[in-house]
Amino acid sequence: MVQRQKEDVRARLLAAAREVFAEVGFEAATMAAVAVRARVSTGNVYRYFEGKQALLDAALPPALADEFRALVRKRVDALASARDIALLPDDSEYHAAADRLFEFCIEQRHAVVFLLSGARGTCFESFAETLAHDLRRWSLSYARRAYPRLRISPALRSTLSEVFRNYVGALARTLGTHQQRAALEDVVAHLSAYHLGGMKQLFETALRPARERRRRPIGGPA
Amino acid sequence: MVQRQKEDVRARLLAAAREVFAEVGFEAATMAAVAVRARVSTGNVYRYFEGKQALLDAALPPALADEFRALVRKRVDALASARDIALLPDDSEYHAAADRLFEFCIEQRHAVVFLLSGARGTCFESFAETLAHDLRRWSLSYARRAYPRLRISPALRSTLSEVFRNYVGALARTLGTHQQRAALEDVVAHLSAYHLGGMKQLFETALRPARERRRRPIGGPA
Amino acid sequence: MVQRQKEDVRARLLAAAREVFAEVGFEAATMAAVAVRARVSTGNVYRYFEGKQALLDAALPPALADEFRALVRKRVDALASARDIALLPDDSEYHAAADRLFEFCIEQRHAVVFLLSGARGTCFESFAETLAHDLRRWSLSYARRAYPRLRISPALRSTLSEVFRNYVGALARTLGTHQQRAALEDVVAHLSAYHLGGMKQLFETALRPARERRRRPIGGPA
Amino acid sequence: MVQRQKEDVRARLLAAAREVFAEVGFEAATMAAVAVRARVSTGNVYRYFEGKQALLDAALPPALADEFRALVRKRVDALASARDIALLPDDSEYHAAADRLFEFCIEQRHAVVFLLSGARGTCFESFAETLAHDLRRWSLSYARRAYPRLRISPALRSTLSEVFRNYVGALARTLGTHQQRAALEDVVAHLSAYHLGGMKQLFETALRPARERRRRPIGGPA
DNA sequence: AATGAATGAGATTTCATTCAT
DNA sequence: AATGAATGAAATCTCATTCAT
Repeated sequence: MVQRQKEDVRARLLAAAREVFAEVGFEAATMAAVAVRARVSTGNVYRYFEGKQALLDAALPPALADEFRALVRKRVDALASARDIALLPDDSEYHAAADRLFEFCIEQRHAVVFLLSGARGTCFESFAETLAHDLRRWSLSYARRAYPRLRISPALRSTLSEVFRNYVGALARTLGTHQQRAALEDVVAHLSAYHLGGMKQLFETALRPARERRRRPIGGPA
Repeated sequence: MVQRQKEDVRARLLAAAREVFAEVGFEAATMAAVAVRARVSTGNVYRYFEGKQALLDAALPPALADEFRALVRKRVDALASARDIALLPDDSEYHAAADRLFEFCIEQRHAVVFLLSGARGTCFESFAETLAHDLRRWSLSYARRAYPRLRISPALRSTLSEVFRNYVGALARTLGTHQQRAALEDVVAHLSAYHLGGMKQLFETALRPARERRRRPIGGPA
Repeated sequence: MVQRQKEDVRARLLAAAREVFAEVGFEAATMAAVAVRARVSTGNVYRYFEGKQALLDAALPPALADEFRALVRKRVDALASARDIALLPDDSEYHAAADRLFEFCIEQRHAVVFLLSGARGTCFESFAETLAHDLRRWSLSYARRAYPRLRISPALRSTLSEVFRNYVGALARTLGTHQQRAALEDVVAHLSAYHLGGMKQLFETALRPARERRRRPIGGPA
Repeated sequence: MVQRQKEDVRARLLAAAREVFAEVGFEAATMAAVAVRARVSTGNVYRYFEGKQALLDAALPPALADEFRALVRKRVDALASARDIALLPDDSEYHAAADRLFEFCIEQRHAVVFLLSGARGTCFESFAETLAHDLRRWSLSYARRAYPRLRISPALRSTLSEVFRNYVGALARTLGTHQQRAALEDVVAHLSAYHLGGMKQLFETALRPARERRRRPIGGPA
C-alpha cells in the first residue's frame, strides 16, 4: 500500500502556508518556515506546489477573496435597506448575512488576516485598500439617503476609507487572536457597537460646519 | 566644515532610514535603498552606523518612542479629567496636549508610521500592541469613574485593545498618506469624532446585559 | 512468472535509460524521466540498480562499447587490405564487416548515439575522442602503405582526428534522426561516399608542399 | 580612488562565461564555475549580470551569432560564383571572405564552439541546425548549376545537412583544441581539402543510380 | 516487488556587510 | 571620508536517493 498521506500533507501545507503568510506576510515568509510548520522537508513542498507563488495561489484562490468580498457586500446591502438596526428581527436578512460573514471569517481566519494585512508582493496587494474603498462607496450611498444635507468632503472620504480599513483590520486581528468562538462573538459584537457609534458620530460631525470641529484625542476614552 | 559635512550626511542617512523603514518595514528595507535615498554610497553608511540594527537604533532612539508614548499618555490624561470634551475651552490642557501630539506626529511622521506599522523584526515589534494596551488601561481607569456600573469583561478588554490598535494604525496610515498639513488635520478630526462616538457607544452597550447585544455589521453605514 | 516480470522490468529500464541518455545526455537525464519511460515508479528503479551510475553501467556495459569499437576496427582492417573498394565483390570480408557494423548501429542505436555524443560526465566521456584517435591511427597505417611519400605532419594528424570525430558524430546524429532503415542506409551510403572522397583529397593535398595549400571554404559547394 | 576593476572584471566574466558555456554547455554550466574561472565570488557575478540568462545574452549577443552566420554566408556566396577554387587568385573575394571568417572564428573561438555545440536550453538551441540547413540550401543552389542532371533525393538532403553540421562542428572543435594560430590554419586548410573532396565525391556518387551505390566504411582510409 | 512520498545536498539569486582604493 | 566592488550566508528551487507502506 502506498503512503496515502498525500492529501493530508497537502492540507497541512495549505494550512501552514495560510498561517505563516498571515503571520509574517508573503514576502517575509520562507518556504522553510511553511515546511517546518507542516512537519515536512523543504524540498517536499515542491512535490505539492510548483513554488511559493503557486502555494499562495492554492492557499488563497481568488475565489476565496471574491467570496469574502461578496459576503461583506451582502451584509452591507442588507444593512443599507434597514431603517434601524436595533429593530431588526433576529431572522432578518441582515442577521443572516452577518452570520454567514462571521462563519466565513472564523473558518478562513488566516486567509482573512492575510488578505487584510500580509499581502504585499502578491496579487492581493491592494485587496484591503480596495475593500475599504468599496465599503466607503457603499456606506456613502447609504449616507446620502440618511443624511441628505451631508456634504461629502475629501477629508470625509479619506476618513471613511481609514475607518473601514481599520474595522476590517480589527476583525482580522481579532480572528488572529481569539481561538474561542464565544469570545470571538463577543468581541465582534463590541467592535460593531463601537463602529456603529463611530459612524453615527462621524456623519453627524460632518454635518456641522468645519469651524466647529476640532481634532479629537487619540485614546479619548469617551 | 568637514564636521558640518559629516553631520549633514548623518542626518540624511537618519532621515532616509526613517523614510524607507516607514515605507516598506524594517525587514524589507535594504541598506542599498537607504543609501540611495541619502545620496550616499552603500559602504559609507557603515562609517556612520555599525549596521542595519545600529542605523535603526539611531534613527529611532527609544527616547523618541518614549516621547511619543508620553505625549499620547498626556493627552489621554488630560482628557480623563474632563467632564465633556465639547465644553473644554480652546486653551485647555487637553487641547494643548492634543496639539503637541499632533505636531509630533507631523514632525516625526516616518518614525510614527514605522513604530505603528513596519516594526516587525525590531525591538519595536510590539510597540503598537503595547501602546494599544496602555491606551486601553488608561481608558478603563477613566471608564470606571464615568460608568461606575460598568462590568469590564474580557471581551470588552479585547475590544478596547483592538479599537486602540486601530485608532493608532489609522493615524499611522493617515500620516503616511496625506502630505498636506490641512488635509491631515481634517482627517484626524474626523477620525477622532468617529473614535469618540464609537467609544461612547461601546461603553453604553457594555452596560446592557449580554443577551441584548448582538454582533454588528462590518461597514454598517450608521 | 515473477522472474519473468522482473526481467521484463529490468529490460524496460535498460532500454529507457539508453533512450533517455541518448536523447539528453547522462547529466541532463533524470531518474524520474527514465522511470516514467519504463512505466515504473522512481523508487523501483533502485531495486534494480544501485543508482544512476549503476544504471548506466548496466545499460552500457564496457563490453558493448568494446564490441562497437571492435566492429569499427574490423571494418577498417578489412578495408585497409583492399586495393580499391569499388572492385570488392559483394561477398567480400569488407562488406561483411560493414554490414555487421551497420546492423549493430541499428540495433544499439541509442547506445551508439550515447557513446558518440551524450557521454559527458561518465566513464565514456572520451569514448568518441578515443575512437576517432584509433581510427586515425588505423587509417595512418594504411596511408603509409598507400602513399609512401606522405609526410605525416601534426596538422594532418589533427585533421584526421577531427575528420573521424565528425564521421562518427554524423553517424550518431543520423542514427538519432532517421527511424527508417532504408533511409538510414541511404544516408550512410552518402556519408561514406563523402568521407571517402574527402580522405582521398586530404591525402593527395597533403602530398603537395605546404605553400600550395590554402584554407578551403566552409560550405564549399563542390 | 574607487576600485576601477569594473571593466576588467566584466570582461573576465564574459570570457569565463564563454569558456565555461563552450566547455560544458549552458545548462550544465554553473554560475559558481564561471565565477571561479573569473576569479570572483559567486555573488559578485550578479553585480554585473542579472542572472545566468543575462550573462549568456551579454557573452553571446544575437549580433555575434548573426555576424558569424553572415560571414559564413559571404564565404559561400563568394565560392558559388567561382568556376574552380584552385584557380582563384589570392586576392579574390573568396579568399578575403575566407580570411574574415577565419579571423572571426579565432577571435570568437569560444562563442563559435558554444553556438555549434553547447547551446541546448538557450535561444541558440537550433543555431547549428539552422546554419547547416542554410549551408545545405546554398550548396544545393550551386550544385544544381554545376550538376544539372543531379536528382536531389531526401537522403542527399539529409546527408548534406549532416556534412555541414559536421564541418562546422569540426571547425568549432579545432578552434577549441588548437591554441596556435599557425597550427590552426594548417588544420583548417586540411579540413577544407577533405570537405571539398568529399563534396565532389558526394555529388558524383549521387549522379549514379542508387543500385550502384553501397554503404561505405566508417574510417575508410581511402 | 512496487509505489511514490520524503529527504537533503547543490544550484541560482539576494543582500548585509567588508574592503581595496 | 567616500566609493562601490567584493564577499558569503541565506532563500528559492531541483533532483538523486531513501523509506514507509
